[in-house]
Amino acid sequence: MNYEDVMNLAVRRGFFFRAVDSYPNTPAGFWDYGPLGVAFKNRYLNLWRRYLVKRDEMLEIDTVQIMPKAVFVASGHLSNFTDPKVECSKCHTIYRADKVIEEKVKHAVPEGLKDSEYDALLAENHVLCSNCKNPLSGTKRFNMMFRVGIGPQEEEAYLRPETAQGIFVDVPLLFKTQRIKLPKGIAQVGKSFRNEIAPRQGILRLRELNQAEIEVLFNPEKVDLPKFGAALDYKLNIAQGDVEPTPISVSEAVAQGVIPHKLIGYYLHLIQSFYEKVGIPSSAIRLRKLGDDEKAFYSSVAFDLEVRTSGGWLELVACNYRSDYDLTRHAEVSKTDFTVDDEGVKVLPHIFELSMGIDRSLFALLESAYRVEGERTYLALKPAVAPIQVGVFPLMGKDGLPEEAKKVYELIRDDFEAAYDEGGSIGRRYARSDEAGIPFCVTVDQETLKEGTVTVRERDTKGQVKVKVNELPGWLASQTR
RNA sequence: GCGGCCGUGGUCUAGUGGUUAUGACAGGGGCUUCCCAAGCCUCUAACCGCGGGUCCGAAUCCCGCCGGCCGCACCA
Repeated sequence: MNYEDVMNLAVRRGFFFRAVDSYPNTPAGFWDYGPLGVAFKNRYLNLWRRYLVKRDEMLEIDTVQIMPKAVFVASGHLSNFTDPKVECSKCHTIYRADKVIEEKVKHAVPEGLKDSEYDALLAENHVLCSNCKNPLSGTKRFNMMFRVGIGPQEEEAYLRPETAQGIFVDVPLLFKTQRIKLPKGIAQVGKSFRNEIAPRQGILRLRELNQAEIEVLFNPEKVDLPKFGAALDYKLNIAQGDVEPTPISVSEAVAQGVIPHKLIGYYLHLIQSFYEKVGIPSSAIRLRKLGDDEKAFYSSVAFDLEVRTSGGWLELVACNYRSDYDLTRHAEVSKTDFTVDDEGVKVLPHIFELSMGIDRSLFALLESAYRVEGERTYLALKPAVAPIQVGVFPLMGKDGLPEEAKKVYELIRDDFEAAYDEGGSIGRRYARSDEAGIPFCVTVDQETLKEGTVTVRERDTKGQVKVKVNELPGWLASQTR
């Protein structure tokens, strides 16, 4: 089992499609969700809302995707989101300007210089391509953000590279209108855009991606609140570096300084337990603590929630302690007051973020659920995230069974994700539903007509139980929660 | 972005210069059967990634582009 097997099934059944496939020469890094994929994403996000947003009484908002240049000047994305690059004139190898100079002069070169300063250093030190010894081009920048022009003047603006900035810039109005008490999570689901140089691995590396982000705003003086006590005994699968995780309780992790304080422990526990809830085995989850050299520029403490896949550990959630970096910068650049009231004291909130990649998470769930047993292929998705929860089949296409099955279908389709199917043999329909990950199939047979019972077939065990038609909605509700 | 390999219906695949381009699976319709992909009939579906070139003739040879995989680089 590997990436290709899973994607093959996902494309065949309509989870994902390559975007704009009908046109030739469509660039890589863009994928569409098919009908089953949309249902899957919706079910997954509903669980995210239930388990994180509602449970922790967060507020969900939905902000714009295009924002003016100034926002990204403040956020640091315009300067930090780019690397200075030079290219060999002959073999076209690309180097980072600072790194290639460092190699030649044997001492550290700052990352934040201007292009002209790098050019001067390159010339002074006669830096050549280390591959073919030919001259290098002048320093150029590649910005990972998509630039757009607003209005007839094409005023400089960008598609957001993360949904977080939309939350940050809304902080003053949120606090004026929502009677917010710290700490408070602000959540958002939406698209982000990153102009990757060479996206590979399909759905795992996208130029247009789906994120579900949570920005927890808190008073840095109050990180020891009673509500965080609920997680103290929870075992976090922490990995200090690229190693197997070692479970450690939140209280121990704080005591040992692995995590800065209880608040962060509490939210790491929420996100880890969310993935356990949606069906990733705990043994396949780790919270990898990032070293200083691999953290984002805005992050002071960072953990990546990663899941073990056939292609190695896959990063699904970036958990960053962004401190007051973002709000300080937005306050400076916008000249707006970003301090908020916390029990009578003015504070500039600190931020801990849980930035989830939705597309990757859905892939990880599919791969984790992918099973092959002989001829049979099925997705052992948990009923709570399965895109279709129940299939309804007449055993045969005669004797009034289709009519009766449609009645059963209509009885449940408003409250459940249900699909009706009368094509082919019953076995074939079971096989089809297995590939779509449908956990329960309801079959209407002669006994339905006589005794008012249906046969419910369970996907993973292939076991069958009889359920009375009038009790079916309640039975399904209890099984698919 | 660099180097190597590759690109035929939704999926897998036959076909390496010559008539309407294989086959299977999947899918649609019909008959029949019915509790785990049965059988029969039938239909749909690829102008062979896109563009250009060589040739009387190109899926097949050449060039460019796009895409995929692997390695390097990149991954805020």
